[in-house]
Formats: sequence, structure tokens, C-alpha cells
Amino acid sequence: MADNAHGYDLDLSLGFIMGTTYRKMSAFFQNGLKEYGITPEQWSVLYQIDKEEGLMQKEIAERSGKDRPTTTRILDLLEDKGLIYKQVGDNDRRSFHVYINDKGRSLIRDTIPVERMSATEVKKCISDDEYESLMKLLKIINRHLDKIVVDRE
Amino acid sequence: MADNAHGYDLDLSLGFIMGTTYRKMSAFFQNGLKEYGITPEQWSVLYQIDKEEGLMQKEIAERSGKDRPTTTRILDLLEDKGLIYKQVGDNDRRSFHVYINDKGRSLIRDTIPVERMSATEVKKCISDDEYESLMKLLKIINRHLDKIVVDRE
DNA sequence: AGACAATAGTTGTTACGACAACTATATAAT
DNA sequence: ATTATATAGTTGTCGTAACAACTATTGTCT
Repeated sequence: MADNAHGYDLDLSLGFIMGTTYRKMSAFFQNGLKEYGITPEQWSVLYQIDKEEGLMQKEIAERSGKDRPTTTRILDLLEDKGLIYKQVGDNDRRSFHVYINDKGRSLIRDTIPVERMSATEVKKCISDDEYESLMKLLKIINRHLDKIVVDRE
Repeated sequence: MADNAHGYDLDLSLGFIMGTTYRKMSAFFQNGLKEYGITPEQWSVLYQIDKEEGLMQKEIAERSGKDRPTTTRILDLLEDKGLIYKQVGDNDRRSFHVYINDKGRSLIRDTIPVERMSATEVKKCISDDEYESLMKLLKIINRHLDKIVVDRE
């Protein structure tokens, strides 16, 4: 955000508009998280760990929609902040299981209302039906693009 | 993309889903641009310069939805690739006017079909009406979030 | 058992976005 | 005219994403 906030020339492609919209929503969330010393992306990873403890990094990556390198780095940051800890896999010594600790748990508890505020804010400018239809369309496109990309693996 | 392509746990917030959808669309476009040695973000900047030559960097930043630092860097890359050139402002010696050259022009001409393919691909999984309504909703949210952020300037 | 492939995670590089701090020039206020 | 302020652009830093290349471990094939 910071620097540009104007009347954009929005006569542009879907991908482009989705990018700017996503970044603004993310910035809005980030603004609410300021005092908690955590970013929206870190939050989403921590949230997944809180939701189900003992996940392997690979599973966390899948659930938070990030690739393995990015997940490694975000987990490092969360560990540095003392919010989570890793434990070497019992059966598989290549893998780690990830656990949240008290500090992480209370951070998530405290910030869930902040996360909700993003949705609340968006719902100020569109109806509930429109919100639902937006979510639905995004999920459809998401899955569609997955199919295309999966072929390349 | 590269690493993760699965059945996500999409029980997540709008911002999150918008982020992953945006990244997948961007990756799809990027894939089509591969042979042209340019990224989607660079493309969007070059596209604006082609559309109206002699723009100041500030105007390019606004139209492509980027802040000034990011614009500076992308313009540097485009200049290094020999697609554009800058010229010091006549009245205002702080500013630059940016022009596209032949190589840049032909790149845009050649890649506009690639850009269109992204929209075409998305339209394979949703109807035209849904596509339009998606665009409309994103623009509304975009403007709404602008209003909130503008207050901070 | 030994070779080979698959998998979990890490590291390095490039691009981009957010943000703060900076330079240089232009404009306004007095 | 001098000072203050605003504006155009740049540079530095951090976080994140995409991607390639790597290590270590596990599984498979023979």
C-alpha cells in the first residue's frame, strides 16, 4: 500500500485486478496484525498448525497453499518467534512434525477476531449473496487451474 | 506452482483463496510468456507504456497498480532488456518520461494473444455472466479498500 | 545386498511487494 | 529571497513466491 492509492485504470485483466484486490485485502489484515508481530502469511500457517497439531511440513504446505521452500522459511520465522516447535519424525527421520506452543496458541486466539474483520470489512460493500458467489467462483477457478497445472508434474 | 498442486483445504478466508487463485492465474500467464523472457508484472507495465507513450513513472505506477519503488525496479529491468527508454522531463527535471521502442512494441503485439488465453482458460470453468460478475465484485472491493487506505495518506 | 528411484526438507537465486529513508528538484509561504 | 513543504524518483531491507539444485532418508527392484 503505502505509496499508491488513487483512482486506478482498472480496465485490465481479471488476473491483474485479482492481484491488486488480494494485496489490498492482505494489507488490511496486516494492518490489524501490526501489534502482534506476525504477517498474514505467517498467520495462515500458524492457524493451520493450531487447527491440527503434529502435522508434517509437507501437510502444512498443502493446507496453507505454499510450496515446500516457502513453508520451510515461514516455519523458521515462527520458530524464531517462539510460537511453534518441530520434532523429528518417529518412523521417518526425514520428516518433522510441527507443534504449536502456548505463546502461539494465545496469539491465534487473540487474532482470530482480526481475521474476521477482513471479511466483515468486505461485506460492507457487497451483499452476503455476492460474497458467497465470489467465494464459489474463486474456488471453481482454483480447482480448474489446479487440473491444468497438475498435468505438468 | 512447481511444488504444490493438490486438493487444498479450501475452508479458508476470502483473502487467502484470492491469493492462491491470483498466483495460479499469474503462473498460467507466466507459463505462456516463458519464451518471451518477461514476467506477468513486467508485461503489465510494458503494456501500459505501449498504450500511452511518454508517461511519467508516477503515472505508470498508478496505472499498473504498483508503488514507486517497484515501478523503478521493473522499469530498470525493461530498460536492461532493451524494451523501453527513459527521457528526462522537459519542464520538471525530477521526472522521467518513458517510451517504448520497436522491440518492446513487437513483444507486446506478440504476447497479447497469450494474455487473452488466461481469460479464455478461466472462462472454460465459469459462464460469461459469472466472469462479468466476478470482475464487478473485485472492482467494488478494490474501490472500497482504497477508500479505507486513502485515509492514511 | 546393491543400485536406483522417490520423498522430506533445505538452500540459493530472482522477482516482486511493502515500507522507510533518502536525494534532487519544484512549489508555496512568509 | 529564504525557508518550508511537497513531489519524483531511488535505494535498502524484509517477507514471500517460483524455481532449480541439493542432502538425507526411505522404498523398490533385481
